[in-house]
Amino acid sequence: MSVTQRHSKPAPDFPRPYTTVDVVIFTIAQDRLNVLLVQRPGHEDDPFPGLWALPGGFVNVDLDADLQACAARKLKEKTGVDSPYLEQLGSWGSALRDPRGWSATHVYFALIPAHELQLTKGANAADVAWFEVDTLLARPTLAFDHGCILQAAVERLRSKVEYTSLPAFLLSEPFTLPQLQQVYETVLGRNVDKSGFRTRMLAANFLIEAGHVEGTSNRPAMGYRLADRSGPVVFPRTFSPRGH
Amino acid sequence: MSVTQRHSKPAPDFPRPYTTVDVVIFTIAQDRLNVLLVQRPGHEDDPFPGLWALPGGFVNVDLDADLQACAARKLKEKTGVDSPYLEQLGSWGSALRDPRGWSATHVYFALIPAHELQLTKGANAADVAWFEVDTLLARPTLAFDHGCILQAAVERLRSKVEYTSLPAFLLSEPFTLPQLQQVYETVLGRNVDKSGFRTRMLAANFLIEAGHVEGTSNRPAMGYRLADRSGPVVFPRTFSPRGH
DNA sequence: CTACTTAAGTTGCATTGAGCAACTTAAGCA
DNA sequence: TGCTTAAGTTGCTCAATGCAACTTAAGTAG
Repeated sequence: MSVTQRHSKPAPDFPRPYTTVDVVIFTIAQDRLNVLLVQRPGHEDDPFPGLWALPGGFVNVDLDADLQACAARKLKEKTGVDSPYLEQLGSWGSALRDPRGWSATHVYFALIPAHELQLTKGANAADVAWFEVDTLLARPTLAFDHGCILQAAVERLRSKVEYTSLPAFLLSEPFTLPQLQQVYETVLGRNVDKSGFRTRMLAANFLIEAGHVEGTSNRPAMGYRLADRSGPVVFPRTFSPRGH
Repeated sequence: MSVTQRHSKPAPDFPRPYTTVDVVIFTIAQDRLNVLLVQRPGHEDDPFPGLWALPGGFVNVDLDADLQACAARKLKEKTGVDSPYLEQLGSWGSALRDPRGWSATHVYFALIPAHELQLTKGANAADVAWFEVDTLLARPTLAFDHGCILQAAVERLRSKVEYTSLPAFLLSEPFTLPQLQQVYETVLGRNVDKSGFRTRMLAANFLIEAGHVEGTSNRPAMGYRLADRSGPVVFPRTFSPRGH
C-alpha cells in the first residue's frame, strides 16, 4: 500500500535536496558502549567507497508514512529488532556533506539490549558490525559527516543519562539494580554511589519487581521490569550535582 | 555565488520529498511569551489559505550553505534580526503534513530580545505578527502541523529554562537580575525564590557586571552582560528539585 | 556442619544547596 | 526628615547527596 496521496497544486519547483534518514544504534557489550555501522559498497563511483557509515538511506515516499517509521524500517532491516527505544536526535543538511549534491538527513538514535539481536542473515548482513564508541571517537573516519553525528549522539546519550532512566533500555528484562548501575557507570564513564543510586531508582517509581534473579555464587539480586517501555522517566536532579 | 557543486554519480532517482525550514521565534512582551507568525496567502489553491503559520519555506540549494544558514536567512527576512540565539529543535516529515506531497521540515527556534526588532517594511511585513503563546496553545489553529511544532518548541524552551541560562537571550543588554528573574518566572509560569535565584546565577559565572542601571524610583540595580553569547550555560541542578 | 568469600542491600553521619522569611540598603519623593 | 519601593543580604530549616561502614544471603571448601 502506498502512503502517498493526490497532490493539490504542486509547490514551486525548486531543485529538491536529497532526503535521507540515519540511525545511531547503541548497545552495551563487554561493559563498553557500542554502535552499529554498515560498510559502504566498494564501487569507485559511490560516495565514500569502503568506508563505514551509520545505517540509513533515502526516504521512500511510497513505503514510509513519516520519518520515525522510516527510521524504524531501516533499524529493522539491519538488526531485525522491532520496537526498541527510538528518539529523534536532529537533522544535518548542507550542500557539501554528500558529493552527489545538497542533502539533508534526519537522524534517530536507538537503544537495544545487548545480545537481543542476531545480525540478520538478510540483505547485506556481512557489511554490518558493532564498533566500540570510544575507539571511533578517538579516530573518526566515517563516511559523510557521520563522525560528527555519532559524536552528537553520544553527547545526547551521556547528557540524558545524567537525569533520566534511559540506560534501562540497554538491558533485557528482567535486570537487577547492580546491572543497571553498571550500565550507568559505563555510559557516564565514572562510578556512582551504590546507596544513592538505589534510592533514586526506587524513588522514581518506574521499576516493577519481577522475582529474584540467580547469581553465580553469592546473594541473589531482585529482578525488575520497566513499568513503561514507551520512554524514560526524568529525575528531579542530575547525578553528582556538585560536579563529580 | 552558488553553494551547489558538481555532482559525482547521481543517487538513484527516488521521488524526493519537499525540504523546508521553519523557525519558531520567541520573545517576551508585556510579561508574556510571544511567538512570531506569518499569514499564508489567501489563494484557494495554496495550502491552508489565510491561516497563520510559522515563518519558513523551501530550502534554496543555491542560497543556503546548510540548514542553519537557511534558518538564519528566513529569520532575517521576517525580523531583520541578524544573529540571535538559534538552536535546532528537530524535524517533522510525513506523507500527509503538506497537501502538496511528502514533505519534511527542519525546525529551529530563536530567542530575540523584546523591542529589539521592528517588523521589517520588507516583502510581506503586513502578514507578520506576534501572538501570545498561551493563547495559541489553548486553541491551536495553525497551518500544517505547526500547532504540534509550536507545542514542542514551548516544551523544549520550558524544560531548558529549568537548568540553563537560556532566558538571558530574551533580554537586551545590559539587564538586571530582577529582570532576568522575571523572565524565568514568565517562561516557567511560577515564581522562584529571589535569594536562591541570585546565588545560582552568580555562581554560574556567565554574567559580567556592566554598571548600575537607573530605576524609576528606588534602589538602582546592577546591570549585567553575557560573558558568552554563543550559547547558554548549564546549571548543575534544576530549579525546584523537590518538585515545585 | 562450620567458616570463608562474594556481592546484594542497608544504615548512619557530615555536607550542601533549596525554600522560606525576615532584614538591611539605596534610591526617589512628599 | 521620614515614607515608600524595590534591590540585595542574612539566617534558619529541611532534604538529598557523598561517603563509608555495616548486615544479609547465597555458594563453596575444608
